[in-house]
Amino acid sequence: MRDFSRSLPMSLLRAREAVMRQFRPSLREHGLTEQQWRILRALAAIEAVEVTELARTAFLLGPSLSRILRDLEARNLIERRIAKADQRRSMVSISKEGVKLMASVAPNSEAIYAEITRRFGARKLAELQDMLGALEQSLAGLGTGEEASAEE
Amino acid sequence: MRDFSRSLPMSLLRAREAVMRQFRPSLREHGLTEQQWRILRALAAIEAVEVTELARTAFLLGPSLSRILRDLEARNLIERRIAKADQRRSMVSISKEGVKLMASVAPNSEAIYAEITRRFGARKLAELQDMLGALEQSLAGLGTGEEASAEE
DNA sequence: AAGAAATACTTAACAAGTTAAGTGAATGCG
DNA sequence: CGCATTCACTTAACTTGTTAAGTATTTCTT
Repeated sequence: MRDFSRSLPMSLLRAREAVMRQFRPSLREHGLTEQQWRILRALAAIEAVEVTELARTAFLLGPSLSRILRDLEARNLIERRIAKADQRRSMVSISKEGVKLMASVAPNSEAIYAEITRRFGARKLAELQDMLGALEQSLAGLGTGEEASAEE
Repeated sequence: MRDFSRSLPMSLLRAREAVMRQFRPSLREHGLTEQQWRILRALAAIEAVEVTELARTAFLLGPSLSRILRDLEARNLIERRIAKADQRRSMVSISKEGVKLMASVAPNSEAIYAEITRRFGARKLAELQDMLGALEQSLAGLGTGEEASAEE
């Protein structure tokens, strides 16, 4: 069996950890986890979203998102209101306080991202992202019962 | 602020999830989590290791590893004995039962890896892994107080 | 040799990942 | 209309990630 430390999952895990390690301390100083930060960023770009759609953009599973939204709401960083047309749906948006918090974190965060880009190289970074996207694409639909080889 | 869904951390996260999603169901059938599987694989390649060294190879933090080893030991998949030279250290090894379990999981796991490789392309895969390794390297030591620009 | 510092873990506490089950509201369809 | 089904989300239960604190053992220092 192939040396597992050289397997694709491990390479991806280590690379991501190397990146995230740069951001976590700064986020932590502001009392935010990586996931909470993802949610705020996703919300900042938009007026209001449904929870399911937010889960998709922030790449979180429903149960995780449920918990985090509960906490962010308790901290007054986000707001929720039930959609009038469909009582099942709730629309989430970032609060004024949330925007303020983002503003206080963003500069540092941007600086770190810039430094990573500088170290690795902007061109290589773009190339890497392309490959990661291609990998995702090539695996889309695998294991969902539609991975037929060619004959269907 | 850049569209966060196109940020490097998100790209890495999505790519890794796309890969891991292929493996999880098979592991689950055998009652193993991704992390437990990593540990077994790390142990299979070696006689016995210290916990700290195992944490390094399986890329797990100490506390996670402590818990998982406790559980794997209770399931008789690994064995532990205290190093005679240094009572603080304990040597971990895979048990006979652990080897058996690995043997029952490995074929499926290999097949999945092969399919991923086939879909994405072996050459591209190798290229991607190189880039991931380079990214890791370029970030090594950043944020540890030794990231001086050039003057030291 | 004795106390201080470092080392190798383990425990604790809280946040998040993962799967399954639950709840209430809308839809489909007879 | 009535009722099963689907949908949007939440809860639950268990495992892991993350940081801090704790414990025992060894090494360093003098």
